[in-house]
Amino acid sequence: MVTRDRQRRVTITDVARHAQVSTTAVSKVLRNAYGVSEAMRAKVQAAIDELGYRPQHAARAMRGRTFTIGVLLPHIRNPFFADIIDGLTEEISASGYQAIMVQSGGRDPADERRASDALVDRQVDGVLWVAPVCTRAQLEKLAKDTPLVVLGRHDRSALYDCVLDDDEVGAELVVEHLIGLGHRRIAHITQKDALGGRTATLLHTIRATTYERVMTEHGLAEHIAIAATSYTEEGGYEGTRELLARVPRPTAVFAGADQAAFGALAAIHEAGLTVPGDISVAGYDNARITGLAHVALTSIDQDGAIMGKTAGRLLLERIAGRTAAVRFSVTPTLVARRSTAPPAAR
Amino acid sequence: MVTRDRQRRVTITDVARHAQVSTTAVSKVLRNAYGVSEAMRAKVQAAIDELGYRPQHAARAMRGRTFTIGVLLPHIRNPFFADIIDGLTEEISASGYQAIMVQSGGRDPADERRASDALVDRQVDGVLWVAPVCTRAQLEKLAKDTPLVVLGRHDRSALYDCVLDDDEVGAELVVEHLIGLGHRRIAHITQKDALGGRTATLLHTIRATTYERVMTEHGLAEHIAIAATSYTEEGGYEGTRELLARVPRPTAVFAGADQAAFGALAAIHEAGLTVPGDISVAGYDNARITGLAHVALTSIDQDGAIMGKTAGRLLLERIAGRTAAVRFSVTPTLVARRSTAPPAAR
DNA sequence: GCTGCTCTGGGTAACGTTACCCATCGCGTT
DNA sequence: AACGCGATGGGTAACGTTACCCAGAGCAGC
Repeated sequence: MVTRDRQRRVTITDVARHAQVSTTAVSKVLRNAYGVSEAMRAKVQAAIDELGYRPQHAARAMRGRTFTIGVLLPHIRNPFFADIIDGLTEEISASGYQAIMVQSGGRDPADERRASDALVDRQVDGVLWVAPVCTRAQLEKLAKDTPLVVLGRHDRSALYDCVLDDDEVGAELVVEHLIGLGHRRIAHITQKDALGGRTATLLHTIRATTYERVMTEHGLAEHIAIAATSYTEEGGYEGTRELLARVPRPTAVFAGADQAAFGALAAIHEAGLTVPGDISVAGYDNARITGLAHVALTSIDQDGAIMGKTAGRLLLERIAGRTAAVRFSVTPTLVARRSTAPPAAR
Repeated sequence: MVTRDRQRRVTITDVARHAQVSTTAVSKVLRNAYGVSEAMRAKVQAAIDELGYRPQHAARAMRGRTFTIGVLLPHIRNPFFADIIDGLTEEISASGYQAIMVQSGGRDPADERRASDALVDRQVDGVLWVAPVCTRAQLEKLAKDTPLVVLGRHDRSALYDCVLDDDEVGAELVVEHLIGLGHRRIAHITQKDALGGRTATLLHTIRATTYERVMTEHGLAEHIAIAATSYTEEGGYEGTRELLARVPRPTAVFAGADQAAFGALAAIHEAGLTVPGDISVAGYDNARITGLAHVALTSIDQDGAIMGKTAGRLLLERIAGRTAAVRFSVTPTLVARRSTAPPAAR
């Protein structure tokens, strides 16, 4: 454990000495606190610039604030999260807050726990948790200590804010679209719940139950076919293989996420079938890549940037003191592309 | 600025009181320091478990270490970075270190600067910087204060380690592949340098100059055509539009990154042309999506997981005291898919 | 029985910042 | 002339942790 001789950082004391004022005065200038004259501000600011002083967040943290927002992402592979982060960054950039991201794993609550602990240990001022799979109780436990905004769950908690797209509308759009094209044997790929039973407020659960509801409403209850794997390429691949093995096989697959839809495309191709000739495929999230001519995947567009931006605003509000819980919902739209078409006449 | 009444965290003092020992003793147990008996260790550990104590990183930071590794990513949209992060996480997970990610923007050195400052201000113990575009001097300035590993540059610095794939080999593979198919008018999409001139050690520069070299070696110097935009979908799109406007237009496009290749595919399709019928397209990175049957993009595979894993190991070594600089290079391979084919006979 | 060693445990002063308090000054009001 | 008040600046004690030092116990060797 060698201590490298980092050159000592410039501290508030150095600035104070250089400007010939007290550290208190410098601190006040830094924090825009009450009780500093214009002359004082200018003098201190000059010293700060001259010495290239930057506050040390660790020391600030010990006094309560870190100007840091922690973002928990299941994993960064999902391009939809990039939109969320872009929106968040845009919203908070002016406020002096910095977002730091940590991967939570996305499946195992134990991994999630470790990731969320890591943020709490680092005293972030607020947490944006994207698509948590843990229990609501655990979220509320966290929310008691730290301002919390949850993205992608339909909880109604008094302790944290929720930002979500209306997954019921989205899933309904997809299933209605496929039924409208003439499909009857429509299958669905969802994510297996990490905890025991289904958690009704998780987005994949809502997409799945909506699928079941709409199918039933159209008298297609007997054709309900669900593969519970995960919202990843691997999950979509495995799930589709499973669905293709059923007899008769489905004529359309509604994957709960684009990533899973990509896996579905791979599995269908591998089975020697074509899209949409033999099977129609639809996803969810409208990742940019879905718009590519070669891919042309029908999907559900939810405005990730707006969701991220809103999450940022809600977080700043909570940090500033708001305690009443807020829910923000965006309404998704269907983007029909070439991956869905009427089923082959038979 | 309301102070929410977070319940006070359990501190080392609480643990000490509960175990009826000194805080020093607790600290020693926490750090596995020398001078604690087995009995003491057991007693303290019991108190820790009983109270659910977790060290506060901010306070530790003030004494020097945060057990945090900062990762600077241009942006999280690029799926190749996900492989890197997976590798890194795997490597450091056992060590008690936590990786936190920050977006650096990827184009503007000023944005990069802000992001890297954010990490330094938070006293991370080490930094993994993926594909920085700033000057080498700036990297060395950072390296003087913090253990640094740079991924995706070919620098030979004495102050930081470099992890890279052999971009010269990779670019050569692509260009030779296209020439081997019979192409002569092969164009290239690269990233515009943020700073004034070309920085020879940046990966996009190496890919571009290798392209020029191989073209020249095959007597195709007159057909060299470069669009300098960026390694993003937008960049690929714009660059390809520009290239398609040239007369005669190229029969093949080598995009310096898969993301840019996706943009190229979109632009080509929009122009009413087909791939590979009218134009062949090749990318770089072998993002998973390129393997999709519908996409089938020829690309260069570099093992991101190994790169991330190695970067993690090098960082831990540096934190432990190594000062000699290391370079680690992986050799990429070509994955030929249907997006490249012989040019149309004419 | 004294010296000198190792082993174990604790006391204490930082680390850099800020919240809370108090002191001073100038000015207007009584 | 005495008083009160707002505006401005500074002193100081924390925040939780660890590095450095010292003290005492136990023990071996003379």
